[in-house]
Amino acid sequence: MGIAERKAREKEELRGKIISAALNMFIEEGYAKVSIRKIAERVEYSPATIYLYFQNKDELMFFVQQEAFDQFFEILAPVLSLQDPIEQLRFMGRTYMDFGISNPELYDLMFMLQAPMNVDEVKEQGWECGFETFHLLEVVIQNCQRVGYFAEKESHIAAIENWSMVHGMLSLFLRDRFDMMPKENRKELMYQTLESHLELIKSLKS
Amino acid sequence: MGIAERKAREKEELRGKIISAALNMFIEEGYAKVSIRKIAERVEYSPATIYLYFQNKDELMFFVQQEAFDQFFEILAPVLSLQDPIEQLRFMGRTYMDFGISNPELYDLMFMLQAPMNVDEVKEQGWECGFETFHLLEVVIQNCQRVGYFAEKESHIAAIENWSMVHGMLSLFLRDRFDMMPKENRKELMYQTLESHLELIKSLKS
Amino acid sequence: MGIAERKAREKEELRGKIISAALNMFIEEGYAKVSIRKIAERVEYSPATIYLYFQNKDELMFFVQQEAFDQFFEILAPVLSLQDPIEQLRFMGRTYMDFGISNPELYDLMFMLQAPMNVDEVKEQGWECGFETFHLLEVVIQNCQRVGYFAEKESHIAAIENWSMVHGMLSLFLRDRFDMMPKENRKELMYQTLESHLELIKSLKS
Amino acid sequence: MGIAERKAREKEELRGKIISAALNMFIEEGYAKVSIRKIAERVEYSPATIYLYFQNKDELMFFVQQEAFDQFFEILAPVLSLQDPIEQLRFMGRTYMDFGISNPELYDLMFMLQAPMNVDEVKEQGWECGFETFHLLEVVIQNCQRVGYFAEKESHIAAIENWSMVHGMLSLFLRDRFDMMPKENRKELMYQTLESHLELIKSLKS
DNA sequence: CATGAATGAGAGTTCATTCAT
DNA sequence: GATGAATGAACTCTCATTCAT
Repeated sequence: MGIAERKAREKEELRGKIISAALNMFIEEGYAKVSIRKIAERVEYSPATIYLYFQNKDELMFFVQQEAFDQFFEILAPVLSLQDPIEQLRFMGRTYMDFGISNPELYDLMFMLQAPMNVDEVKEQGWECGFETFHLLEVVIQNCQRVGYFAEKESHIAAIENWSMVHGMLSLFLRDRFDMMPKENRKELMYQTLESHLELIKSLKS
Repeated sequence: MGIAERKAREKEELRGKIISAALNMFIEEGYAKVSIRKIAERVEYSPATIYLYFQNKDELMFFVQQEAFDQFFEILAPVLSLQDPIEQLRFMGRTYMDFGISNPELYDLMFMLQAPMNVDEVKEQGWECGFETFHLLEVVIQNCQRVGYFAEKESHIAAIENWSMVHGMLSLFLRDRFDMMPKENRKELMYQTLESHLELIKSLKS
Repeated sequence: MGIAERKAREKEELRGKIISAALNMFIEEGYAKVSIRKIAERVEYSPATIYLYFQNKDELMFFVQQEAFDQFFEILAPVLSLQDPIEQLRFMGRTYMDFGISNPELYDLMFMLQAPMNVDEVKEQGWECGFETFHLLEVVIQNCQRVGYFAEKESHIAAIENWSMVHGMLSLFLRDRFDMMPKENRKELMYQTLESHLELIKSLKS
Repeated sequence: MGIAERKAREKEELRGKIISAALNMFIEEGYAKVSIRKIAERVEYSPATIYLYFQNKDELMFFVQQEAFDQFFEILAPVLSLQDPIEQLRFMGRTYMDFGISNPELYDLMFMLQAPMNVDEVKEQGWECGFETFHLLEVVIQNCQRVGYFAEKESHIAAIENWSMVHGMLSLFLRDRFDMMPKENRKELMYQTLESHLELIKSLKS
């Protein structure tokens, strides 16, 4: 027993190491620089070993994303401890934006990269990455509704609306689609826009 | 004379063919699968020939994008012939969304792909792709303001807000980040969200 | 007549331009960067035009070398105006060395690059590049002999000996084969060696 | 154990095969004609395999050169078993010359080719190729000095002088810069010049 | 005389993946 | 369980040269 357990634990450990190595490489160098070979080098195992833990690159990618989403959720989770629902909404938006701006490559991986659909896990269970986060947003919105905002709008519609707006800004920014604005203003403008959107919401208390 | 003209025309034709071949390959197979070799094969010329028309892959990319933006602008331009500013806004949103949904790879190329910044054209004139479209949106918003919408919000802030929201939805959708919702509802939901957003705007006439 | 002459003159002019463009490109950027295409660009003609003036790259190269040798000879020619034969010898050595050190890429072209043997001119008349210079050295040596140096050694043997030594140093230097010596001393050492060799010669007056 | 050893041996063998294949290709066809692809073909492996043994072409080049230098040193090493220092000097000169004449492409690779400076080994340890040989020459010269030759000339100056002269002749010869002399006499002349140089040295016993 | 257009051949390099051991 | 060794298939790009016009 003990032996089998230890082995299982060790196996799980290496698996975790691979995932986190890949994650860090994304953060540091971006997608283009991450190859199976280089991940293997980083964890000091052979490329072939990676394939003992993951069927192929896509599957590894899938778990790397999951890990990233888990970490991301940790960052957002404190939101519920805030009292004012509008403050919760603001926290969500700002934190999300901060995260994307500070970790562009990671944000890319999580929200902009082609999803790995050819992975067994995805085929079987669907691609639930980020679901938790989305759900959290929905809860916040429902909290807002409880104190009179968003009128009778369905909460998932409002969630899509808000998430899309923030993600839209971030992804346009990260892909240099805001080049028509002076470089030094862009981030500032994004925060202004976010704030302006919150004002809009606040102005419509029922 | 006639000869020179014909030659120039032929040259321009091939150039156009290359761009359109690349464009189609993007549409059909996505950026990752498009290589100079394959484009050359498609137009039945040697790879080296491509380099007679474009300095390198990035420059080709740049013109392919421009072509795509031009086509896109054609589709949106009629907006100004609509009477009601709110209808103009709705037209913009819907048409934009339709385009992205119907031409996912092309939308990808235009708004989601890493922009090719190492191109002479870009270095000299900046990366103005999509600027026209953005400007058009701003005009529409100013029209709305003239009849009492958007209050005193600055038009470029409102433009960013609206563009970001629609682009955000599209890019999350195209990258399968809406998997938490039933597949058959997603598009429908996006249009609902768009409509809901318009309602919000409409409800705030001053 | 006049017309034919003008045309011939113009033709010769372009020919010269090509050669001198190529020569300058060698000086500025070295062999590796010189291609027919780039020479053509420099003279603002098409690559095909080059082939109207030269059978192929080798032939062009051949004439570029000749041009370089001619210029080089101009630099060395004043030697004969010096009185003291030993001073003549010293002038030859120093000037040669200076030239190689100041124009490494050009020296390379003249004395180190594979000779273009597949050229009609060479096949017919032999490869006489540098012959003049060699002959000049022989004359200087004969002058030295007239005042008692080099004993009864045959002049062409002495010429080979001296030329080889100086060229040997230069080419080893230019190809980084003196890396066993501190970088800052190398040139100094070469001049010392040259001087030491002259001393040897001087010490053997008969 | 045996297995690991055998594998290591096999790996080393292939490494050696690659180097020696490259070496032979240099000898037979010269540097310009040698490509990774062709080396791979020769050893009947895929091009990618070469990169398992060498980081890039320069590194392969570096080891090929080392191999050549090692072989060369073996040929020269017996020099010290000769009694007469002057005979040692003659042996060095002749053997060096013989080597260059019999293995022109190899000599080229060792002493005339642009050194690959962008190699880790070189960056760390410097480019010591041929250092041993140079040192051997210095020893021989010091031996000569012990019996009265070269006067008080510094040994490394004398070494440069002698090496340069012989290398100079060889490289001018190999690059066809001795075309002003009848082809059939050239080698003979070089040996004569070498001999003449030795006579000069011998004539100056102190 | 000059060229625009085109190309075949080839370069170095990287990658995800496999499989016998 | 782990790996060393290997590879096929790509990739972008450059070159000397040719030929119809």
